[in-house]
Amino acid sequence: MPETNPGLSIGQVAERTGLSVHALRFYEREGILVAPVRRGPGGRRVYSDRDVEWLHLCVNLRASGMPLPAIRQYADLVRRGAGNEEHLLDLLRQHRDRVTAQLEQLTESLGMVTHKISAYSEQLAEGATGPITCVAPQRS
Amino acid sequence: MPETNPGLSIGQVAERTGLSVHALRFYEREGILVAPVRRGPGGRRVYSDRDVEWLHLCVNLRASGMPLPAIRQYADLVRRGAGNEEHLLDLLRQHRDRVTAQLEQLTESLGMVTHKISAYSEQLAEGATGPITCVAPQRS
DNA sequence: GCTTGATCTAGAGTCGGCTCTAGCTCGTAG
DNA sequence: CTACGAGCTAGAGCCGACTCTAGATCAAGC
Repeated sequence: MPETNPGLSIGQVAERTGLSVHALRFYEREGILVAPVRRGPGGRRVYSDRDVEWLHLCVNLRASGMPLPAIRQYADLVRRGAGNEEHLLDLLRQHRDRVTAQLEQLTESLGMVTHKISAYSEQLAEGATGPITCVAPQRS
Repeated sequence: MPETNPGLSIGQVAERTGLSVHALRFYEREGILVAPVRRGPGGRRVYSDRDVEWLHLCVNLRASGMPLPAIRQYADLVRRGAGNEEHLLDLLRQHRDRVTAQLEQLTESLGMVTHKISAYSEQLAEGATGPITCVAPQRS
């Protein structure tokens, strides 16, 4: 059991999520959070574990290329509660498809780069008997 | 070599590479091209097959997340010709590693999204006997 | 001869996603 | 007491990568 937190400061959440404190405030302003963060004495933000979980999710979505407006949309749907499951699923499926496409694209690029690397290495190994040749090779 | 092109206009290259004509001019200004493009009558750009190949490569690199400055660096090295193979290889290897990391990250995200999708679907299928659960909901 | 459409240049504008600043309030340590 | 560090808000600034505008040129078609 990981300690049940009594609430984290913005700095602690920044550490834990890898977001900057600036980004955390920014996300909140942008409606990325499902609900505005609770405030402690002096108006300081106090993040719950759930907030932090949600932020982890956001970081994940961002890292896989979901734009902030889409995340906000997602958050909106969650905020509104039940009755939007279909819509939520749509969003997720769309994202999944985009991620899949990205994976394909990346895999292709990786193949190309790897190919280039081995071509260059070979060329270098055998004594570079000419100017750079294979600069812009095969197909798109 | 099949069809040796007599040179393509910027519009044709845009079509073929998926870049806009604006982006093509922008790339040239930015030193992304190995050499400035040849000009035809009236000062119009005339792209060779090599230019187009190179642009395809650039598109590929961009699509896999290489920033323009890095591509410029690459182009610089190619421009300078022989003697920079090691450096070129470094660049490529670095990029390969970043792409590999990206692939891992994306794969992880994909897993998460897929998981979420199936969780939601199930929940929906069995009649949604409660509010949205596995998300990261409301206030603390 | 005139219009249309593609091109040219230089430079301004846009957009996403933060990042930073200024000026303030706290709470604790020395 | 005061100095510090962490936090607060509103708003400005920045960076990357384009994208668009204005005003000009030119070839081809009506």
